[in-house]
Amino acid sequence: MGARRPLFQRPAIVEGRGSDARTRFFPPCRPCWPAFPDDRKAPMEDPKTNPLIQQRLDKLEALREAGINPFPNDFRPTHTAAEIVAAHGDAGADALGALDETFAVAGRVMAFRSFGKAAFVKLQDRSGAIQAYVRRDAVGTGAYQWFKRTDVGDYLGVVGTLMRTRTGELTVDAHEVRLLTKSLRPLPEKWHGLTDKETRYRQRYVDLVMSPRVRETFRTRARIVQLVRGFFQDRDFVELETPMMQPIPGGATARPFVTHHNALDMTLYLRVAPELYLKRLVVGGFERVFEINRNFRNEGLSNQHNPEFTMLEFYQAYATYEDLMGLTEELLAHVSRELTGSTRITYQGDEIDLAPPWDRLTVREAVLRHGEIDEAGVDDPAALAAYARGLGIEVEGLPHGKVLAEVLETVAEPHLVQPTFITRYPVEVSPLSRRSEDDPRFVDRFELYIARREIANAFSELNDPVDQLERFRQQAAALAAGDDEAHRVDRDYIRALEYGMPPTAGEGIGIDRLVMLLTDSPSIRDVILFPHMRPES
RNA sequence: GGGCCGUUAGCUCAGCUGGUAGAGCAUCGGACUUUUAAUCCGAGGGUCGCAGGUUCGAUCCCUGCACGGCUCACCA
Repeated sequence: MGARRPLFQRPAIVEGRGSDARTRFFPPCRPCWPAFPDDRKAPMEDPKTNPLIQQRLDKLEALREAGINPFPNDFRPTHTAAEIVAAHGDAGADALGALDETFAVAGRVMAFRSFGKAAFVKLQDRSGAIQAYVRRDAVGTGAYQWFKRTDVGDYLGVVGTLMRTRTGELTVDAHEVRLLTKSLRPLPEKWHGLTDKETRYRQRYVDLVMSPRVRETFRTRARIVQLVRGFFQDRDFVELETPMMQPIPGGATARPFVTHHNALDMTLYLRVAPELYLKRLVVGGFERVFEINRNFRNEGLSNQHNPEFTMLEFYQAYATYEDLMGLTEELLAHVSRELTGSTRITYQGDEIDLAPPWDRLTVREAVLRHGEIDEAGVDDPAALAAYARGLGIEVEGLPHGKVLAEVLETVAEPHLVQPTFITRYPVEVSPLSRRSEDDPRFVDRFELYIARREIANAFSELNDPVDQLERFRQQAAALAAGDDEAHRVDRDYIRALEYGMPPTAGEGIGIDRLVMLLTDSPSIRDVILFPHMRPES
């Protein structure tokens, strides 16, 4: 805990260090990537050994022999389930009977209740679900014969009129029913659904079929990204895309993934942040620019960390980190309101209000408020180091500023439930930030905490190329000395700054964590469709 | 890497003090033309994660391993 670093803290890249487990990600990949070993084949069971699948294969064969295509693609639904419910959900039985309209719906069979010469099927489509009633007398004996062999999981197309059942459910009274796709693999049990987390993540398609809540989470995710995009577009920001494969990975403290370009015979890194490229674009005249895309960090996995994750980064010229605090308040309040109609959300039992203004505390103030140390102690390196050691933090060789940042994370982070800006970070932990004019030991930077988690990191950008080169050089020296937080020198980035970058403020917001917050999801794996997993064994 | 928990039918889970395994759903056969986890009758389906050990006998006890979940640490 004490040694944990901010997710979005910037600085450099470290190569080749670490345990054997880690160096596996750094193979000597030339001239081309090694072939995948044979044992990577997916270890799915052989259908022939699963009697349930074999039965369905037999049904498939029987359909083909009867001249029925089990995978046709000529059925065109006229309505979704939700459209029908929206239009006629309130209509009584008489009104439905008087309706002179036929409806074609298609979907996956989620329930099949047969009565011998009639059956109810629940069809699930992208909008929801609707029930159909299929009678032998209505669809014909021939069609009914194979319809009776429908399996849960199959796709059906149904054409019919609307009716209301004895129990009051709006139902399509079929006069035509067609198999649209035969399903060969049985779905999980209908009542409990798919509960095994590993299977849910590995076979997300099944999870999505079975769990409305999961489908809703990812719809919400799409909506959040859309709202964020609209927010910036409305404010004259341009969305651009910068390289994900970079010769010098920079902009964040993280180990990169390594890959290789065969034709150029060169090492490339998957980016850990778009930062240095987006600021090149500011140099080029895109005074307001943003990107929402993937970053890759070669790190451990946890509830809050996936090797690839989605980050929003945006840069605004002629603005400071203080301007971005206001903008961030607006952004999150806007997204929450559009999403839920309110700025109040519940996250894992905590009531959180995103309505501005949010608390603003300096690092020093936060430590004083939540830690057991007084002002004299915070400002005295020896006293603070002793306090940190008492908290279990490894402080050997760390400058005062880094110790302060560690103490902050240990003592204050667990209390930062309501949205809180933490400002005035030490320059030692902020190598790309602009120094504060009133005190060069600190930088013009904030991190936003909500629900005890870092959600955003922002600062007024360092645009003095001489200072930046000097900081890079110090990093390079530290790198040579074995400091795993050291940066590489990115000479092209310096060159860009030498042409002149207007005064600018920039910010990164972790989209996955934002989605977790707004969907009340406890794990990042709940908001990433296909989270990284070990290979199936 | 440490700790805790788990791995039994396609799915969800029981399984007592050690005596070669059960339920519901699903499947197959039969009945049933307004069901809501439909119902009723019948049937099939298991290398109890893997490998050792103890024992006359192990799903059960012991050891190791694999895989997974949670968590702590590391990555940061």
